[in-house]
Amino acid sequence: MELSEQQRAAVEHTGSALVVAGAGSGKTRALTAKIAHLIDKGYPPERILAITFTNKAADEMKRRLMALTGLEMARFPWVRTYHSACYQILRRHARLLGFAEPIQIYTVYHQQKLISEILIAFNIDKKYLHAIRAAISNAKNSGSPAAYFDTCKRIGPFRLEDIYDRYESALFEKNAVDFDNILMLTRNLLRDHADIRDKYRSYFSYILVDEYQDSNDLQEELTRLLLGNGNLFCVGDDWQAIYGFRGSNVNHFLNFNDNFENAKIFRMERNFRSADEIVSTANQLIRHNRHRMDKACFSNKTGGGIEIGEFFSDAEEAEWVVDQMIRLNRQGIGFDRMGILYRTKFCSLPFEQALRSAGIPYRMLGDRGFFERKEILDINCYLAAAVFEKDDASFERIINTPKRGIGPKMIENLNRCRIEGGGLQGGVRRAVAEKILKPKIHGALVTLLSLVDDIADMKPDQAIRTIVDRIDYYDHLHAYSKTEGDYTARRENIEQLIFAASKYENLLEYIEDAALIREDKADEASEEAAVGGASLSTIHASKGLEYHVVFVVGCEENLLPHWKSMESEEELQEERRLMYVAMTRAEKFLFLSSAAYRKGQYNPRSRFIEEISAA
DNA sequence: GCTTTCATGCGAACC
DNA sequence: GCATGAAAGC
Repeated sequence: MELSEQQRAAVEHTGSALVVAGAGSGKTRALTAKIAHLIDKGYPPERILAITFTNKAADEMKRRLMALTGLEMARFPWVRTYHSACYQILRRHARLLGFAEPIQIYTVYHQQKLISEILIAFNIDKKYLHAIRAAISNAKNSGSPAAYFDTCKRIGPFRLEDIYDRYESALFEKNAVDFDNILMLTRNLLRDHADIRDKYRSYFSYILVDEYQDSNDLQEELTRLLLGNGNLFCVGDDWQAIYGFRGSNVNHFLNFNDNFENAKIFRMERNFRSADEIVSTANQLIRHNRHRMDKACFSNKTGGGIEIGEFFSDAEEAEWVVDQMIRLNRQGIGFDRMGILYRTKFCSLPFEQALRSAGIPYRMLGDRGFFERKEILDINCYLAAAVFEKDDASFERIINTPKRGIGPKMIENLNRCRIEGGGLQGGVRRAVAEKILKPKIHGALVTLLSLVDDIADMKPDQAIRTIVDRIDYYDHLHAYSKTEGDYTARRENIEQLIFAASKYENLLEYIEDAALIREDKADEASEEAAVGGASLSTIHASKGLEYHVVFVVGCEENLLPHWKSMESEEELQEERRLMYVAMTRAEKFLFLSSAAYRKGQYNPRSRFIEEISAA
């Protein structure tokens, strides 16, 4: 593999290292080369733990490693996200932690259902659901919930700790973990059991972490617990740290040298992606951040261009963007090589409209996750109910999907039939066995239960086909969908799901993976659906991507920087890094634009534009 | 009369 | 996609 001098130095270094990898500097390439190099040196690939930020990145890395080393995919079992790796560890020690096997992973849907129930029990307004869910998540990711609740005691008039305790015990009772618990319980396991910790420490001969700037405190602790005295190789770019709002702590990156004494720091400063005009302008912006590592990013490519547009309204701004797109398209640049980036997703509307009326195809990234779509949730809840009898959230969803005449009141009645420690499904089974229900309801439930029982032993794809067939799901979808196109898309999603599921041997395996994959929002389904179009996305969702032409729109005060992130210098710096990420997505042409009037508000042009034009 | 279903309006930050 | 209230069904 061809490597630059800076890349090679990092790859061939023995011992712990931090690679400060500028935007477009070939970060993944270096990381992959490093692993290949280690294998070359005799490290068994099975014992290399390589942490990626998303599952997609893990797959990509494994693909590259296969090509590079000629080894099979299965030889890299520990190229994973933190969550996926920790779950592998956690499941092996389930009993020690008081869980039965298998543990169920609660995704957002299940989590929200559970918290909703608790809110009802505490008589708390539903409007707090999101804030409470976020607080619980942040508490866990801080590594120390108790300490977190000392600083953030309540949301509205409610004591967070009480809600948290109730939530945790409910999860445990259902033999389930949420996404954050996968990390926190693994941390507890490794922290509290020296024998297990030592086992993993001696097993992993090398630990590599990608996107290290976005690690949170809990992940950092996990890395240390697994590391022991072994070698650590971290890669990232503090200038692109944009997840502080959800607990990422860039200080682990900035203080790497203090934390790992004999570690060496490497810099990869050459940008292979963007033209130098763009790189140096982005540098100019990021210089306004005080809290950052020094790095001299440059590019040997020239001929790029930056243009700044200022408009009265977002509609005029959108019109200008579309004009530029058409102009560049006439020069032979495909629309699929153009991206429109904005701070918040509500900004997308005028651009969607302008693109549509100009007849330019487009796709929206970072849309709702595949696994959070109605039709996918419906099917997955059937599967989950077949495997996890205590999974009330799933059973409650499927009990009346499609409509069987079983509403909230009937569910309440059925809940009263529960047996101690059992779930709603158990209650239904009892009610059916004792024949205490009206014939119509009884019949509907018998049909449902026999379906659930029948699919339990099937292979996942066969199980899905059976569900779709026996509940006439496509009819249900057709009635539910607002347009014919909507119906087709949903139907295709199901077909996509069947295809994905066919790679698994049993239901449990499939369900576990589906739960862990949920984090990837830019999914294959939407990519396949509309290849060839321009991309619209939030800046967050654009991370790691690149476009020949980039439009960063909505460059206004209170939007970028966002009004919720302007109180502290820390937050403001993160907003600036966000702008930096947006700019460095561009290979050749970068357009920055603002509208004085947007969404009923007047705002001045973003300070970030002033910062780069003031030079 | 109780329960479910249907129709309508409103609002959503970043993952 | 959810909360709300009116209409339909058992």
